[in-house]
Amino acid sequence: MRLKSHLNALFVEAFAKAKIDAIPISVTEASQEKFGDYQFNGAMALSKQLGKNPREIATEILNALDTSTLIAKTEIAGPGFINLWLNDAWLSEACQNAFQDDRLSISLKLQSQTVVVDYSGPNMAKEMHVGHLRSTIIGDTLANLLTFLGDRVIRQNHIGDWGTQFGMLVAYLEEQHSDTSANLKDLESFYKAAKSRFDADESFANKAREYVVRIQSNDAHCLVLWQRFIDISLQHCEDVYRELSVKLTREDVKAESFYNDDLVNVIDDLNAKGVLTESEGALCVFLEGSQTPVIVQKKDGGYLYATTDLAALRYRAKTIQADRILYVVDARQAEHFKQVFEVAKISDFVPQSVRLEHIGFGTMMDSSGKPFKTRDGGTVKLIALLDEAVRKAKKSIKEPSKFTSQEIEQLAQVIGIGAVKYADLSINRESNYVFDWDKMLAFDGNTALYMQYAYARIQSIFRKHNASIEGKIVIVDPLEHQLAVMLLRFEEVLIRTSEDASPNQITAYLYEVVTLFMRFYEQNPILKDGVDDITKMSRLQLANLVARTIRLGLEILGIDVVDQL
RNA sequence: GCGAUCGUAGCUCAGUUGGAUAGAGCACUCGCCUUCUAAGCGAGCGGUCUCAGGUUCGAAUCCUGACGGUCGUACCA
Repeated sequence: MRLKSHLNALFVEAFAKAKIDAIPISVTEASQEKFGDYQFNGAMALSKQLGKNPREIATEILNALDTSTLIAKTEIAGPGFINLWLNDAWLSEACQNAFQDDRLSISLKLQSQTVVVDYSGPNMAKEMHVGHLRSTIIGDTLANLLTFLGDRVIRQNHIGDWGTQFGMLVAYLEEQHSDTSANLKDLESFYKAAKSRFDADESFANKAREYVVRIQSNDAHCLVLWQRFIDISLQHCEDVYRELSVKLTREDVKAESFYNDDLVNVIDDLNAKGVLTESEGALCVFLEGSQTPVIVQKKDGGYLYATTDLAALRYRAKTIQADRILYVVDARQAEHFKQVFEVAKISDFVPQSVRLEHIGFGTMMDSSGKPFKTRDGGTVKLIALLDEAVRKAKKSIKEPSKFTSQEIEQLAQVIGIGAVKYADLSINRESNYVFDWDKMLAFDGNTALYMQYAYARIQSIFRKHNASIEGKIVIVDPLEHQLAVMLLRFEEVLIRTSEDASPNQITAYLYEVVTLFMRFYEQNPILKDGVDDITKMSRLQLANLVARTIRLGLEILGIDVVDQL
């Protein structure tokens, strides 16, 4: 349901009828309860243009405004605000329709786009660490959201499987004669061991360097070793994805090495376009207004990540035929993407019409405001962090005696992982974010557990009711009214989130829905004695809508719910 | 140096086309469970929206400058 669009359409109509020659600015949600459900603030802005005072204009608009459908009451307030109250009968019917619809009346986009979402992108030489968390879960959320809204979504996991360190790793792997997967179980230690071997032994270092060259020249022996290494490393990532309920699979992997053969073409084509300049031995693209060039080929002939990104951009635009490409990557790379996108456009690698967006995000900090590290200054392994979350969640379960040990494991998983993901997704994407176990697992305020608790509470109502739901939704109570309006806003929140790529709009919305429901529920009994059948059935349906809204919202965020907590 | 970005309650943060008295959670004070899950609800306390100008009928929001933090800045990704 798109409430705002409906209201805006009425204002466009009213403007035409009142012969006001202007495009009305959009209505907004009312800033306060006493100002109604929505407000139109455009009369003030038109004052100068029309040479009339704003209240006069507001009166003219209201005289022409159709209030026979969803608007129940209007008022002109203050300097010229138009406050709007929605019609209960209309809301009842809209909620009724949502109740009967699997998609809660959220329509599919009329014009579906092909959207590439590039996220996660772990380096195969190392284990996934906390630095990968945000990209992975924000990207997954955006992919889920766009899919739900009807876009054709292509997930792309641009894993780092190429570079000089692989010579060293493969050489070291070859030296280890025992079972390779066992050796690679702890990638971090494996990397360190290889590195210290590299630093200590000159002949090993030479071999490592030689292997880099051999891998790059498609030497069969080295490629087999390399491939085995990548496979095992990728399995680590898949373990993390499974733990995180992130939907990335091997199908989505399009590694850096995938573009290797195309890099020489990238250079040729940039050259043919006349954008290349040689500077200090390197091949560069100098962009207007930027001092530092985009280097696409080093003086030693090697390629850089800008080169690979250009190849990937072209592949996504031309082969995948993307209309929109999202890069969910640390905000610190803003400049890089700005430049690469520009190069891609001026070189016709990507048509002008394709939207290229860097979805940047802030750094994860510890409580002292420094980048998140272990006590000894190392990076925190993602799998360790998730295990810790589940362990803490298990300890926090209030009445463990209610559940079997197996159920507890599952509960802890849902709560713990949900807490980590929600804490991250509920923060404004672009700001740095302080990682705080106590806060995310305290389960107060705007947290995953609060949502999961609300959901479970509603499920408990249905268990108790244990019968079919019939009848209609009837909205009479003021809180019911507010709740109905809130529920019907969901589609617009999702659309906005998909445009801005900012998942915290979903969490903020869900939090509003849930707090409102909690208030409603405290004051308006559902199953208690003395509630007549019509009211009971209506409230059961509203409760059901709330529950399904929570479930769908969390599902988009990649967070599970449970029926009982 | 240049550039990006941020600065909102004691703490962590919302506040996205500029709107009426700037909102949550935590913490602190107080009230509400023989009654649908109290992991809840209600009330109170708490603000020079870093500062100074400007644009506007109206600015936390837009512009300029200052101060402070974070980050980036030629062959790593």
